Amino acid sequence: MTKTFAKPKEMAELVSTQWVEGLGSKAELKDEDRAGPFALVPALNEEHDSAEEEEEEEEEEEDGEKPKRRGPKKKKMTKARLERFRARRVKANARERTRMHGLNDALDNLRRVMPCYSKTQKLSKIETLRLARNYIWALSEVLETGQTPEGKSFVEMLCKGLSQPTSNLVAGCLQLGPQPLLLEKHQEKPPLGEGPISSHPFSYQSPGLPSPPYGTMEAHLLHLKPPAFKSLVDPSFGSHPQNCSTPPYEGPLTPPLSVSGNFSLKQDGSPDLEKSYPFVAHYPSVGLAGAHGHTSHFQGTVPRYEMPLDMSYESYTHHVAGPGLSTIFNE
DNA sequence: TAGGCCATCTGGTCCT
DNA sequence: AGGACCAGATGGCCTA
Repeated sequence: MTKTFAKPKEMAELVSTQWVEGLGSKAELKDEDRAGPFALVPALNEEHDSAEEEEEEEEEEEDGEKPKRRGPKKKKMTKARLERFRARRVKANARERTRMHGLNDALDNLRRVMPCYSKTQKLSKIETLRLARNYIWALSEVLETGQTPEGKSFVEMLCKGLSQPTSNLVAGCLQLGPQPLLLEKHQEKPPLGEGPISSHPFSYQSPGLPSPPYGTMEAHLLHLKPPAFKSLVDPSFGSHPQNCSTPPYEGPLTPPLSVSGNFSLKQDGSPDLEKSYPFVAHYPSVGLAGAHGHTSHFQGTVPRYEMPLDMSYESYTHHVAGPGLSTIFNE
C-alpha cells in the first residue's frame, strides 16, 4: 500500500539521516527501507554513498599491515553487498506484502459468508475469525441435532466471545436484539414477493423497522453474488493461475439457514415456503449498541424464508425476492 | 488523547 | 541461495 509513503517529505528526511553506518540497528534499517521508492533515488543517497566508499577504503587497509582484530570477523558492508542486501530486502518486502494481501483476501472471503456482512462495516480480523468459529460451531450443532436453535440462542451461539460492538452488529444484522425475545405466533405473514426481502433468513427487515447497520436491505442484497454453493462442491473452484493468493470468492455470501427450524416440509414432503416465523423482539439500547447507529427497538413479523435442499439458489431468490432482485442475484 | 486496528518492515527460522 | 512463514516493532488512521 502507498499508505506508508503518504508523506514523501518526511520519508525524504528520514532517508537523508540513515545509512551512515551501513547496516545499523534494526530501527535504522527499517526507516531506510520504509523510505521505499525514495531509498532508490540516487539524489537522496548521495551522502550514504560517500560513507560506503570510506568503508571500502577501510577494508582495503585491513588487507595491509594493520594488526588484525580479535573476535568474529564482521563482514564489511561494501557498496556491492549493500546493494545486494537492499535488493533482497525490497524483494522480500514485496513478497511479504503480497502474502499479507492474500491473507487479507482470504479473510475478506470469509467475511462474505458470515451471517452479517457489510462492505462498509467490516468486521475486524480477530472478530471475523471468532465469528467464523462460532458460525461453524452453530452449524455443526444444527447438523448434529437436526434442529435449528431458536433465534435468540442462535445469536448467543454466534456472539460467544465476540466484543460487544460486534455482538450488537450480529444481532442487528439478524434483526435480533441482545434482549430476550418475546415470541408471539399471532402475526400475519406478509405476502411473498410484496413484503420484506430477505437474502438470508436472519437478515430480514420488516417494513418500518430500522435499517440494518449497513443500510437498506436492498443495498445489502446487492452484495450477493451466487452461484449457489458452487465453491463448496466443485473442487476445481478455487484454482488460481497467477499466484498463491486466495482466489476471489464468488459463491453465495451467506448460506440461507432458518432461525426457527430446519427446512420445513409439507405433509407430502415438499418444501413449505409459505410458513412465517412471527415474533416480537425488543432490544433497547445498550451501552455500545450504537456501534452502528442501530439502537432502536423494533417489533416485527419475520417470514420464514428458507431455501429447500432441492431448490436452486436462483429459484430461491426469485421466490423470496421477486424477479427484479433475483436478476440482481443471478447476474 | 488513549486504545483498537491495520499495513508494513524486519530478522529469524525452516524448508526446498 | 532463496522463498515462505512468523512474530515483534513501528507508525498511521479512526473513534469514543
